[in-house]
Amino acid sequence: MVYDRGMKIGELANKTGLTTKTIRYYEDIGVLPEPGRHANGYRSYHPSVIDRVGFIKDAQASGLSLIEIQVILELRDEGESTCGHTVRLLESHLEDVQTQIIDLHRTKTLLEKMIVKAKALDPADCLNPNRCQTISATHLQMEGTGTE
Amino acid sequence: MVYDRGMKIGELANKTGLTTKTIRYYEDIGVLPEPGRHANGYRSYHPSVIDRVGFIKDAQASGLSLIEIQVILELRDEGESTCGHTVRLLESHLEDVQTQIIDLHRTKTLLEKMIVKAKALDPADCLNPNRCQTISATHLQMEGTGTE
DNA sequence: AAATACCTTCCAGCCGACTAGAAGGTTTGT
DNA sequence: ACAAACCTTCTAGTCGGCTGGAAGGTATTT
Repeated sequence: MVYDRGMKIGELANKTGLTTKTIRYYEDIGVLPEPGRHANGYRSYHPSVIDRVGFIKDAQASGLSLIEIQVILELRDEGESTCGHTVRLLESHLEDVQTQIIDLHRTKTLLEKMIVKAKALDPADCLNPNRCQTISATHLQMEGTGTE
Repeated sequence: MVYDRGMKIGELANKTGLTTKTIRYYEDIGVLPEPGRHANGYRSYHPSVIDRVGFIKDAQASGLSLIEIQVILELRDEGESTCGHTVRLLESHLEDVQTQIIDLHRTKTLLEKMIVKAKALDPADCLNPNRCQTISATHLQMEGTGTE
């Protein structure tokens, strides 16, 4: 059963660039399966786990959360016809990404406007709190004291 | 000193769309100044705070963190020439946003490829774990068992 | 006088992805 | 023989931006 050729956690950490802490954490939340154990209780990893970690990293880099990744991997581990689920998950995530891109573009535009506006100000005005409109995107005059 | 015409917190909440909890939280972290108090100890807000909240919301919508906003407002409250600093902050944040947009486009492309790939697969193959390549972005074959 | 709708403070928890440290067991090297 | 470098489990903390609840004070209405 326990074939002692399996990597120990430190070795896996070295090969994947994760820390041992992170590996155990991934195991806790289920994105990495519970590994076998050596006779002494140490975790024993099959080389294929390296690929699995690679997948996790790729998926993470694509913006999937560990929870989403966990769902995909779980389904896959069950040998289910994962593709349908996965495609749906991916598509839903793609939508999120598209929304995020749009939002970021809005943000970018806003920032650019703010910067242009700020730069156009006479520096002297900056010392006058009643005139500093640097950031005021729309209606803000940055006036006054807050409270009395 | 305490002029009782000031808004109470609930009124400010109504006018700004923040909750009273959030307003107190903003006070705690310093993006809103400590307000005056009514005779009974209730917070008493000057109307200008509404604008300040508006500024905070705009800045937040631009992706600035409350900490960054706090820095700007603090400087401004001190009568500093905030504009230069603010512009620098905004520009640095703009760079971040641009990077994020690029990253997200990469992600989007990756996701689209993954989806296309997944859809192109013969559904039957999905039942074969050794063939299900749905998600494998680059090098992943999604093969095998994890560990023994 | 009581109900209600405010207000006050403080403490606790949520999300996600870790990271740190304590307290111990094991293995390797000299 | 003993230190160092590994491994184990467990608990708890970090960041940011809130949100919730408890336990109490106050103001208004009935």
